Amino acid sequence: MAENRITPRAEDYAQWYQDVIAQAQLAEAAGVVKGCMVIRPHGYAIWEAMQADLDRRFKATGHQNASFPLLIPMSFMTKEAEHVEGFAPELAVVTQAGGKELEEPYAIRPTSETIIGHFFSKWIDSHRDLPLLINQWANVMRWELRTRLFLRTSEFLWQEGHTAHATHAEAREEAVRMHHVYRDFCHEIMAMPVIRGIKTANERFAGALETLTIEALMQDGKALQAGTSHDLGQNFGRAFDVQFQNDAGEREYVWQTSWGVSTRLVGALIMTHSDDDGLVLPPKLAPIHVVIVPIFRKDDEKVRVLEAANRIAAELRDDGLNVKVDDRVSLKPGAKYYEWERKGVPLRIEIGPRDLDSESVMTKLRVAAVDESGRAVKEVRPMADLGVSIGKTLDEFQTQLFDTAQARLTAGTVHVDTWDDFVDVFKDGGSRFVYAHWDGTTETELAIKNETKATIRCLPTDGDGPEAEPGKCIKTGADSAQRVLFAKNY
RNA sequence: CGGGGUGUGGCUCAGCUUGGUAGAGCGCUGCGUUCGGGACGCAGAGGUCGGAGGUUCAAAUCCUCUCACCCCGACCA
Repeated sequence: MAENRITPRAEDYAQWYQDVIAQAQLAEAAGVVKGCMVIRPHGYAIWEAMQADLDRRFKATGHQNASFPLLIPMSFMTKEAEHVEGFAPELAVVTQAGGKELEEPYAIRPTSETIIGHFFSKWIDSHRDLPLLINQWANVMRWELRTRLFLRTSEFLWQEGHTAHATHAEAREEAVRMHHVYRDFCHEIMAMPVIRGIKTANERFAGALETLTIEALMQDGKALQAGTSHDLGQNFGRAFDVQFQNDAGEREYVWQTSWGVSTRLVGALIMTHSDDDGLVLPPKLAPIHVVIVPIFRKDDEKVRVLEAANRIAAELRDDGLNVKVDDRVSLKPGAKYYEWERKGVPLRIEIGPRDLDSESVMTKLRVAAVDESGRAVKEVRPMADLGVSIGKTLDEFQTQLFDTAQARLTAGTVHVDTWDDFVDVFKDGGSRFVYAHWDGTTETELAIKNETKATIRCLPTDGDGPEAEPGKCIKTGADSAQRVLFAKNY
């Protein structure tokens, strides 16, 4: 039984995170390839659910998918000065192929701005070619010194949107649009509240004019950057000579954006909802919505119960639910309950001989209240219109998860006005979302990070932060127009 | 990449100090009995002791190197 143990969060949060992933069979360290992970079927199915919804949103906003090479000529990487500076330490480089030394090494893509810039310059001649709205689903590689499953691995899966526009205003509009798409996805599908904002110069994407971010609060008080959208200005347009003729007949560099979310979102999902019993999944991302555990003793009961279980499963599937009937005979029902709860299945149906007689089933939600004797509360439901009642329950569960996460975000967010209080929040490994004044300089930002490990996650936008309110920098006492969001981060 | 820790059947670990036939629990396979919150009996299968060198008559155990993972830090989605 020891091998099923999930370390409680309060005991060791990092170990809890790993235990949840292992017990739910989401992923494991590849081991044979440093810093890389194997995403197991259950984990990949969650990513696929994310992909499916995001892809719909990208298409709905006019984007088309395409695919660019995994390998990027080293000379491309060096064309944009800030970009190369930012990514050089993380590059994995191919120097040999076909048994021979390559004339020019290839970088394994850490991101595709450069190679896509190259092709944009070939494809774009006129303002009539714009906007060009491309998305790529891909794997990328950034050599990491310290890795954590889903949150930071050397190879990860993501999507990267790359767009080119005729004006800066249009490009900005695009960056903001996708920033909002990410936020909506996190709220509506992941049931994970996020704070929208702008990155400081220090935290900005290498080569961008401005980086928009969504920041989520994890259960240990740390922030997780869940997605970014960049206004690239004309930086890559200049570097890759992406020019077009505007309607006045003048040649001009395009204005570009890029934006991405990655398999890191799976890590965010885990750390937002899961508990000491294992993974908790919002119904909109759950590979299995409902597991049916049949209960029987004698053979004749088994036949009757399984027949009913399969019939109910078919009905629920007709109602659009993903249903698993766990008809294994080698495990007792209780063992199955624990297993599927560890894996995050939102709702369980128990059906036995007694239920057949009463034309009902027993259901248990993944996160349920407990009664006075410490037992999880279960509900009796009539078999009739079960799909409707379960659908309603799952919708409520989705909302409940968001509300719980939102309440945790609210409770985990504080306003701080003195340096002593600020230091206090982050001492002994602690962290929360802290809104505090900052004088706007990188020096101060770095000094604060150096002393407390807390960084500026963003300058909140879209009304996600507190009302604008002048004040004095927490560190230097200099004037500040607005509070910014501080936290330790993943 | 610096500091620390850990690598022994699928999992959790004992054995290492003091070298001498590789162990336990869980899981797995088969049969039987069980089954409304982690079943039990009987019979079995399964291990290059992370890897490579070295010392020795003999290495899981001692020495050197190396790889991977975990924690803390620096760097980053």
